[in-house]
Amino acid sequence: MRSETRGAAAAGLGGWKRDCWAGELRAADAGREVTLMGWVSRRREHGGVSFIDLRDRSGLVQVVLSGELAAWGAGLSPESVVAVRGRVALRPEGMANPELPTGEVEVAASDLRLLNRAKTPPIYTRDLAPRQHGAGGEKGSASAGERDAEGETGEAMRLRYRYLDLRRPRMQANLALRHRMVKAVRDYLDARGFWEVETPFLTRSTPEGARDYLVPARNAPGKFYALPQSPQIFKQLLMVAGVERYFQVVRCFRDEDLRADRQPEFTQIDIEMSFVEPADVVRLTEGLMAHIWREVLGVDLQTPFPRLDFAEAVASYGTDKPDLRFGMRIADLTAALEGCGFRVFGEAARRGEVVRGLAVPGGAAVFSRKDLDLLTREVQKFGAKGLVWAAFEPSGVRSPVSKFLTGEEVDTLRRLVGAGEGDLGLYVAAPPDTAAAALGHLRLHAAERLGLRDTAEWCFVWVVNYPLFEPDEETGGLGAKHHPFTAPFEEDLGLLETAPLKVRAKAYDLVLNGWELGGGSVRNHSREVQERVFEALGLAREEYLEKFGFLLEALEYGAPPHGGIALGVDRIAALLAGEESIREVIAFPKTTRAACLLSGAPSDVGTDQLAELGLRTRDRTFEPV
RNA sequence: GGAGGCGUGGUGUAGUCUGGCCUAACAUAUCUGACUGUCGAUCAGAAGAUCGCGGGUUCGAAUCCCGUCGCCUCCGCCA
Repeated sequence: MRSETRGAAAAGLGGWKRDCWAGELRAADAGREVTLMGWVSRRREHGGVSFIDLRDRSGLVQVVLSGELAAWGAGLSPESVVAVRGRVALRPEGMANPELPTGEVEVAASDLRLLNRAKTPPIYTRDLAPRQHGAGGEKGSASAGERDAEGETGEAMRLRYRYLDLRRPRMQANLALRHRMVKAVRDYLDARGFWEVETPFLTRSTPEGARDYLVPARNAPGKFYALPQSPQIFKQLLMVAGVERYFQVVRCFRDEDLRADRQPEFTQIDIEMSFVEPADVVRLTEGLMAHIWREVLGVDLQTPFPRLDFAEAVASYGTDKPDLRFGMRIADLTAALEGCGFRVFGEAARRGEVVRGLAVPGGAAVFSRKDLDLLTREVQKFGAKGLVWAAFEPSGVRSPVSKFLTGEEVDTLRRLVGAGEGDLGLYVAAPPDTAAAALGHLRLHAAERLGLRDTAEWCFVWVVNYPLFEPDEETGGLGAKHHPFTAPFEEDLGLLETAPLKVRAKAYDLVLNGWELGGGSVRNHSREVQERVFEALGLAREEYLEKFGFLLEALEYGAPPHGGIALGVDRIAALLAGEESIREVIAFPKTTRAACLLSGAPSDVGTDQLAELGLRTRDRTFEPV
């Protein structure tokens, strides 16, 4: 029996039914008659016989076309969609391919149906090894046996043809991993009595926080919905509603500038529980992480995770999301060097600055003068004026500032950062925040350079004891460090009006290998305390009543003590997958300018559409592409 | 809002610093032909690029200058 579709560019299934996955065939399947459907991954013609690697989601298997089918199959373009009927057979003696899970077998085709001929793909649909720079021939250096690996297609091109990019095994693996991860989350929380409840996407804009994405309201011209930056208020209302244990895998929207770990729309695991203290949420989250790592990677995590005070994190690591896979702690040398001959250091305290430094193990030999100049430019990005380095070598110290310092002071430089022979000391004198940021960054930079950041270690840490408020440089007043619904420590309540910056928050951030995975807090369940927090933030009474009146009102109708956490799905997935950008674990991500290269969003809309919404554009800065 | 990197056949790169040996090189993909055991097939051949776009300097620009667009990284921002 032969299909009638030979020669046509596309056909329907014609009653054929797929009955197994290409990538799952093994020697034990030999003799089976199978019907496979998938894509032509690769084709090898040998005149009388042709091979095609038939790929579906599960992997690929070699299909042998001989006789009449061989000639016809030779014309199948890569990425064309085909259905194959045939018999699974053990490969002839010596022909097995040990590199392939299906390498012991092949499918001898008896019939083939072209379901859709594919144009030549504009990008590669297979994984490529990074290419050695420079084509081999030019310098004549590549040996004959070496092949040049191709470079990976540029990301812009991959995003433009994302549906082809996602066919690559690496991307399919990422999608599968993310699915398994989210599944593990739902299983874990379901087993502990959590209900997944949906909350509105069309909601109201609230002040503070990030810029909102706005949606014009047709029925109320001139008014707007906002897309949620998080379901924060609604999940608190669910606690008032007696849901007690809520979670949601939910999209959030923030109109801010993007980074490798930030997209304008991102997904959170949003959790809220009633009748809990921080320790309860922390314990639940640790269990959740352990469950994810076990289910997805088969790795057993050590719980509980270590805790680190916010102040200690910033002082020792220069950030509130420290990468603890390596040491290189930051030390303070301000007092020890006060009055020393190098004035930048000696007079730092008088200027209200601090002198801090760290030791890079083995760095004396690794970092050249050029590297050190580069590091100097790095710290300058954070506002530090310069960088002082000292290479502690067997023959003595080598440093541009050693001539200003006594031997004892040089020894202080070495001793306080904990540098040994062969280590490199790096020092910055600057205001405390600047010094922390600069050295924190330097620490990561140096670790990257030494290869300390790509180890497959999972260093979770809770950062706790945050202040409730931080100075807001724009307004000169206070801003919420976490968010304005976070509860203060009870024993600090009296400080709300007198010394607000000293008030500690019942908040906690979860950090993994330098990535902030998420954060949460116990919330204010008393209207009185919540209003005092708003007041401390400098919000006018009319304003917070207008924006948050409905929440305050809800707190008066029997709101239980409650708290929760929000965890970044994209970041967790990226870390699990070993990817450096969350774009690699998002099916259709946006560029750093928040554009979708595949669909062309954002785009123009018609004037009639605008008129219906009561909108008029002021001027046309952007022309349609 | 700011800083830096990148943009060259379909794709990935070299060439740009130091303008003319560039009539733009290499790899891969594509097309044609050969081949019954390949699996990154191989062999032979072919086609394919006004060097992101717009100006300018110059006898001459991929290369220098100005502007602009796009992608990436970072600072600010992201409660």
